[in-house]
Amino acid sequence: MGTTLRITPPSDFDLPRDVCSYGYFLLAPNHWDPAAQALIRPLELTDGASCARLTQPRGAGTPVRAAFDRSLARSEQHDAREQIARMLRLTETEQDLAAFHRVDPRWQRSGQGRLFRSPTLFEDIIKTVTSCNVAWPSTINMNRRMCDVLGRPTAVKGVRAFPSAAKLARTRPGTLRARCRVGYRDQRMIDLAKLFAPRGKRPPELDAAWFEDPANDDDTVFKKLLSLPGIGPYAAGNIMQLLGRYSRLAIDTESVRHARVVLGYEGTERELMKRVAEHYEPFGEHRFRSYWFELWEFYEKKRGPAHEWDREGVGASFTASQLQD
DNA sequence: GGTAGACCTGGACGC
DNA sequence: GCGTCCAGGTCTACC
Repeated sequence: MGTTLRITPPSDFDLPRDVCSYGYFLLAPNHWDPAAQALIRPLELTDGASCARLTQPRGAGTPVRAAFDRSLARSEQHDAREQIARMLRLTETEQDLAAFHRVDPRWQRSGQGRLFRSPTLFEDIIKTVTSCNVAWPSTINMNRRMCDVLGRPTAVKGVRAFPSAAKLARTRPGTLRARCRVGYRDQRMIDLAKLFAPRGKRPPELDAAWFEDPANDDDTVFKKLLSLPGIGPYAAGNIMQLLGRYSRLAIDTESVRHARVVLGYEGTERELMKRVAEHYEPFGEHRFRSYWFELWEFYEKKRGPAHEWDREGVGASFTASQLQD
């Protein structure tokens, strides 16, 4: 009999809406079950990986149920709660969301505002690297293969956790390239892992808490991210939002498509990128969220509500060329 | 500071 | 089935 945790979220939290709010919910080891409206997700804990099944049986605003595949020690329960809270952005309160909705009331009615993320900053960074310079189906493949090849197993057959920084730091570039198909990203990912992995008895060179600490301003954090291997302006902008810092955009070819198709702008790629930046300027500290929920609304108009997408079907079908019109 | 080309993978396309 | 082309950000060398 496994442990079941009861987690009290903010009163406006809606599991299907708030999990299926950002593309990472489609990346392994996350598995969204559209029929059951449940998130199946293995977590790395002290005594090994354990697979959690997250549901909100009584609907929005009510407690989240996290059922694990094994019994968890008390310290593991604490750790699991923290990882789940990070994924689901449970620390973003009703007041935080209200502040966003005051700036951009378009999302007040739906209540959108939280963006799904990973249990750790390290996983968010690696996932961002797997999304650079590649089409979405390849990002899906890289994450699936990394979990299959390097992730710790759980009691659930075939379900493995996301590889830890320590494990990735010990992996050979050739293994990553040949078995996980990450291409030229191999060494950069290992270098990133070494920065986040403990060094013997010493702590990691990079402290994840430093990036999340509000005492450090956005410019300082952004510059630090840009100094990391494999992280350029797009990746740094994306990691900023994953840190809960929404003042910057993550401009890529999707932004250019959005400018042409949805905003109706014309011009060269450079001109469009400039206009996109100007367009979201009025949203200030919340500009990424305004940008993102516009994109997400477009995707849902094309493919139906995100909480009905499955990873292998709709979720795997996104490419820029398919979304041109 | 700006720009060109290399870096890999996988899908699309033509034969 | 095979070969070729292309899309997708980051990095490095060069101007």
